[in-house]
Amino acid sequence: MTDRVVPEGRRQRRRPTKQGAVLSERLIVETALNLIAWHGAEALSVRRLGAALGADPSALYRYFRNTDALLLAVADELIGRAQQGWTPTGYWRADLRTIGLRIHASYCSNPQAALLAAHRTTGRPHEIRAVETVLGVLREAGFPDGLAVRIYHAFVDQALAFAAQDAAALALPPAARATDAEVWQEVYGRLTPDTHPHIAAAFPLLAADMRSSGYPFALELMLDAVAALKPAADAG
Amino acid sequence: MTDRVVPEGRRQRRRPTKQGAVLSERLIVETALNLIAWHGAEALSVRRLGAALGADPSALYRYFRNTDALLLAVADELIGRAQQGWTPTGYWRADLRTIGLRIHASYCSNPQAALLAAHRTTGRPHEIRAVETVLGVLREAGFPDGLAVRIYHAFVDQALAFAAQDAAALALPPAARATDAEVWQEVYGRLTPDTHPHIAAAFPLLAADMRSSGYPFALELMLDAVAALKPAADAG
DNA sequence: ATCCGCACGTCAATGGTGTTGACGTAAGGT
DNA sequence: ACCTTACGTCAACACCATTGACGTGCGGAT
Repeated sequence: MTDRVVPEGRRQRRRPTKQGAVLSERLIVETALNLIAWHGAEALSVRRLGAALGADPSALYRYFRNTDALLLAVADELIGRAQQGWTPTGYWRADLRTIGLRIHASYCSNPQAALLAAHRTTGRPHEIRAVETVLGVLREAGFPDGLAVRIYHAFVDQALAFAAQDAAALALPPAARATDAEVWQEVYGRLTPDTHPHIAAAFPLLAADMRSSGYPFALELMLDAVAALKPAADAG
Repeated sequence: MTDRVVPEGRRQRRRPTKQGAVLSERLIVETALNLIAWHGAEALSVRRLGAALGADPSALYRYFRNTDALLLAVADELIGRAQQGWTPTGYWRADLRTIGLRIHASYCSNPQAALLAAHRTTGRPHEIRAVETVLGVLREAGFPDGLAVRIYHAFVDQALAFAAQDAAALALPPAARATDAEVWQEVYGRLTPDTHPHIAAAFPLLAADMRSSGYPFALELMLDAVAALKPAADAG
């Protein structure tokens, strides 16, 4: 149970692996992201990552204490990517929409890591920056502090909750994902009007709508409600 | 790969296990919920569940095709508990609020299981009943089908997503939960106005608000927006 | 220029996981 | 009372994360 991890700063004596690769924390995180992108979330195992790196699987434990630490490092990379190259425009509604959709998209692009990250308060720089940005958008739009805080809370939690929800669906093993999709056709499609009148009546629309995420519409509803709460003046 | 599962209805020839237990789908689901509540989500493995039941692990495959099917059954049980002893009142807004809060409460009351279940479509009886109920509330309130479907989707996903989010927080080991709570005081409380003006200004309100779930307010915002979309007549 | 300590890549083993084919017992229908 | 077969059990397979032991060869020190 001795800790075989050496902090990235103090690292020395790098030695190529049998297959010639030179390992580093950065290379491992990027290889993990590529592995997931290319072979799907379920392909990320220590053994496969080792193989992809051209190293013995156990070499990873020189860089990360366990797979959890590795996934957190991957997740941290994701949070950064969500905010990369964007600044507020000054239009609160457009800004909130963009932030919400960016968080959602970034998490969905790497579901496995997102699942670990979405439920935690990290207190790390990227998270702090996001909090400051959202609060700033609301306060500068003229919402009084008490209201801004409640809206902030609802908005951020909703973005993270939906991101986790949709990421979880993407992270399922392919078999389970296929099952969930088929359930709508096979089970809900067969219900008859006399026992389930509403489902039967709405089924075609329902089956179509459930194929995509409910977040964009839920976000728009929230923005509608927030606009209605905005204190007079420039209803902007 | 032959299917060893016999549908619950046609089941016969029940035989006690070596240790005297008489298995049933219902007993297995309840044992699984107890196992999770008592030993945590990571304790749910086929082997341990078999042991808890006093049966050979492989006996489970006579009742569920695989662990995924078992999880779906557990999820459906939670949905069922959320609806127990409730029927719509005819006031769409009050009904939607009650359903949302009930789902949220049911999942939070069993956080470990909720985490495994909240992301799945079960296609099982309790879920079907919930879908029919929510759709019925919307359609009978006068929402046209297309709109009712989109609102249904946003509403249900929001409830499940927040339920999972808040269940995840409750499911953390006590030490980690305390740490996450302290982050707000320790990290966000120390930010200065010159680098983070908005967080600094709103901090007391923020720290207080973040202690409880953002769901009730988010739900109210969604209901506000839905009310505004309601086609004329009796504004709900 | 040489030496030496130890960092780090490798190997092998441990104990976990889900899942399945084969088997025999005993329960139900006849 | 028989016969069929449901279903509980056993054993095995292939995978997983993790860790103790080991020795190679790099880097710093001399």
